[in-house]
Amino acid sequence: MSPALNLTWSAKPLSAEEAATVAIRDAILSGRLVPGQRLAQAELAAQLGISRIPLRDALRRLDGDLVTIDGRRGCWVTSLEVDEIEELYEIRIVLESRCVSLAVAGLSDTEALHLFGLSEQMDLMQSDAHSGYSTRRAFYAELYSHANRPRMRGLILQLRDNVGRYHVLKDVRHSVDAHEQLRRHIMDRNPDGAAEVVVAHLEETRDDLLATMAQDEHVPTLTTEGS
Amino acid sequence: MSPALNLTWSAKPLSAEEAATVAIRDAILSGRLVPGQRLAQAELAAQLGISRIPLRDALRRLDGDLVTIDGRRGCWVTSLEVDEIEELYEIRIVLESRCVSLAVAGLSDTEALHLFGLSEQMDLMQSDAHSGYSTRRAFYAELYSHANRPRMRGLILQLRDNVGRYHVLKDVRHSVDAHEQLRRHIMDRNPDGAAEVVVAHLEETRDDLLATMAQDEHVPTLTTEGS
DNA sequence: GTTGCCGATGTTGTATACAATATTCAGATA
DNA sequence: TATCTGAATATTGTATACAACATCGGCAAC
Repeated sequence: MSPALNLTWSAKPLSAEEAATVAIRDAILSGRLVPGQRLAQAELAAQLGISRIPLRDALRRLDGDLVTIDGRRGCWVTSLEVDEIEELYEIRIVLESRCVSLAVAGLSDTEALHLFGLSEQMDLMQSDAHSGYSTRRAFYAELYSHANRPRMRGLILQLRDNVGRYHVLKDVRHSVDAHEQLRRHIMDRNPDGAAEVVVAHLEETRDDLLATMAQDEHVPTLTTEGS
Repeated sequence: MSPALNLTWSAKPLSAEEAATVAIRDAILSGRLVPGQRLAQAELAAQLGISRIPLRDALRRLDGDLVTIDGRRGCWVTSLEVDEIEELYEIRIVLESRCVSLAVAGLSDTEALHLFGLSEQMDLMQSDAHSGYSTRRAFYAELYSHANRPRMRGLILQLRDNVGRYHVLKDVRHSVDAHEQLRRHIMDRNPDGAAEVVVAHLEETRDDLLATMAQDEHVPTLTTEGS
């Protein structure tokens, strides 16, 4: 299975572009760069200690996804409207219900047990918003990898990241319940049940997010004094 | 509905990067750049009459889709394996069945008639492989735009382009039949019927393509003389 | 007060030059 | 003959410098 020598380069030299890509992506996903925020090339390049060329390469790579580039007008962290979020969830529901179904159907005993453990461990450890998100992300990435649909999995994770940065860690209760049910369906090798749980969970998460956004919509905006 | 003044800029100045992006994309989709072909930066830049910087930007933008970049090893026109093509069709089936259903359900009378005319016109005019492809692509782009799901539509068109460049214009008969049925479901506002037709058509097209690829697999490869 | 014009400033787009790495091929060695 | 080594070559990655464009401010005219 594995090659005789399976070294994992502890620190393979990343190019400046790759380093910038992961740095920017991580900054956006962790909320340090917020939606709508301007991304000035000179400033970002200076912060990362690189020149503008590899920074531009990184931005182009993130364009259309986490970053929006508008010609010579500059680029910003992509900001999603309510409609777009609803649509992204719709796509996720279609893709993830299929993917989880395929994954659960093909699990071996040891794989199912491994996922069960991962899921329990995930719910037991309480953590901050960011690490909690990445833990859950890792679980679904592992689960979906068993569907043997690499492109679908990549799309799903991309959509998940796109919409996940809008959450504020409020859906813990739902998640724990959903994961409890999902674990059962995993051990029972019940593809349809797992798909139903995932769809329901996504719909709940979506509605939570939309409700939160509707509230924040009514927060008074900052205005200049005296107006 | 439409804005009062709807100017379309006859010739807005494209940046070198944008020009390169459309040029490369078109070359790949038209088959002038074949899957697996190396894309040397200096050579391509010279052909396009631009420097390597905007060319690199264009390649980064196409990376992961029509182009595959592998660090310092260079970049090539993305080559798809049989497994990947099957998966891409599976994703298309899931997304397009939903999208066509939504689109057909929401059509007004004039919109339905317009699409009907477009579809008939498309089947009547016989043309070469490339323009035939782009004509059909335009029809589906128009049809799916009525689903009001811009991201889903974009994904679908992207997947379609990705897999479409492997076809060799052999599915004309299937297409004409499928379009005939699709037209009827459009006029009848039958979302489920339209979805069924699209799924069946995609499956047929996929099987055709896979059969063609299986044949070409057995074509003797070019070898050096005397071997 | 509002609108339009125009220069100052800042930011992005692009070209050139150079550094770092991958590939290739000749030659040596088993 | 096959394999390995290493220098020559070619290609990509990155920094700097400059050009082109967008934005923002003041100023004038209505």
